[in-house]
Amino acid sequence: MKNQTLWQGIASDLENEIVAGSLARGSRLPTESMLSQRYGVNRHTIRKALSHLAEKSLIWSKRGSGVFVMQKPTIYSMGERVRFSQNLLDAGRTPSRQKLSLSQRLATHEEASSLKIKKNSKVHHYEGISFADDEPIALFNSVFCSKRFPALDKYIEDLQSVTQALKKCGVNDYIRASTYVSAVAASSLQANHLRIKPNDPLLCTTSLNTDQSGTPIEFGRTYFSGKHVTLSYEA
Amino acid sequence: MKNQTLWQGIASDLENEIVAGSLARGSRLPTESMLSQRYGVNRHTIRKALSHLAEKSLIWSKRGSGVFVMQKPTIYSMGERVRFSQNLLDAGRTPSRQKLSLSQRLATHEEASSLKIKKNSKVHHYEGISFADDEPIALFNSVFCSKRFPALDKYIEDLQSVTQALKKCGVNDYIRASTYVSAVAASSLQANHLRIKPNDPLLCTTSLNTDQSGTPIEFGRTYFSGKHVTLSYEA
DNA sequence: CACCTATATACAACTAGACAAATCTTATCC
DNA sequence: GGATAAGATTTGTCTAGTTGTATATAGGTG
Repeated sequence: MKNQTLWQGIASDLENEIVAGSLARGSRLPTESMLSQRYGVNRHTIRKALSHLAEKSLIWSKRGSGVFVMQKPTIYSMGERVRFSQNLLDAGRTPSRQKLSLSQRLATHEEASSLKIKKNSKVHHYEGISFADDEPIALFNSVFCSKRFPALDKYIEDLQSVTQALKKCGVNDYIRASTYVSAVAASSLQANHLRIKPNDPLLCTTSLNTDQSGTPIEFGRTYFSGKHVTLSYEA
Repeated sequence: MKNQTLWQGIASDLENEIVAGSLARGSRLPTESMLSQRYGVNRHTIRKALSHLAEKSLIWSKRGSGVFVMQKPTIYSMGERVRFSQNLLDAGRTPSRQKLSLSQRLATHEEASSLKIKKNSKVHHYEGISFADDEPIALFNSVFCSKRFPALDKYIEDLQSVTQALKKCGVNDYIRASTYVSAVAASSLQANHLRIKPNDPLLCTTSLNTDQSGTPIEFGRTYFSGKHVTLSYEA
């Protein structure tokens, strides 16, 4: 381990502090200025070390705010019944969701044909962020037929859970009928929400949930942060 | 469309919602606080995006009240017969007027010579705001010879329409004899009435209406908000 | 030469917090 | 019911601090 450059030494030093727990998960690092003083180097040298740790997904940074220690990656199970909260509880993580918007609008062509409703029908559009241990792991978009579930938005607002809200509407169970997975690059807005960088890879799942009779209920698109999530399709 | 900054992404996102109709014309946007939560950014970043949309005249804001989606610009037709209400109805908008003042005073030199009446004659002075769909689009000033139309002020007060009031005075038709158009900067008072900012551009029209024999009837000056109105001179 | 390391400086983009000014809401009183 | 006053909301403005990006310079190495 000799002959390493300055930034390599700093990076491994910080990495040790993280894995040892001296820098706790989710906590904020000292500012780049402070670190450059502590190590007696230029700020760019610190940044080189930090960018190396960011490559390894050990930290993430937010402009204007600071640099933070990242949580461990999550494994997300995709099966016949996909339930966000239960999934994360099973993985030993604490689930939570943040609503970004909840409104009614006209269905797009894709949404209408997927839900098998008439074009220009109204749908509930629910958009938000999924968290595991207070770290964002995915952006979700769901649409539901307004005609079939007139008061669904109220229930979602109150219960903060799609599964529970659907139960109030008489849907006791729903089944994942299809899931498409693709990889896309994060936009700057998506990246900001997920605390990653623009153009970082996202897992984009396009899914349709139906009731037991096969009638479409929910059409959704979820963007998982590639750095935080691995999808699992085990039987 | 790559490598755009956060505020640019937010601005285009909101712009899409406006043109798509999800944010209706004239409706209120979520507060800056709510938007900053939805997009996960600081309020200042939201304000930067909003100020960009305001530059493009898509929205306007009022301190203490909120941010609102602007109506589409109004095409105001300038022809031989200029009738405010009919003009707006033809453009598919709902016209209304608000009286600011209605009084008698001595004619200015300019007014007297334009109306071809004696200096120091009395005139009715009618001043107010023109609205399209409850959005102010213009400030108008009109003067009429008091001697020729002794009871015009009563009629205007009752009918809220110059055209109708003149009919009561025996003028069944009047014709736009001349119109001058110039551009001026809004004073703070004008800006407040028109819900724009001081120094925003105004279209100032100075016009003279005559009866069919060519006798001057009304001399007026109207200040159109440049953001809300485009004058049309089509045949 | 080409490339990496490191320093130095400057500016842009974003966050954070505080306060002021205008407006809206609500309770209260008469 | 209407007017008034107090409080909460919302936009406007300001200062300061932090990360991101760009440019320029210099030394060392293959």
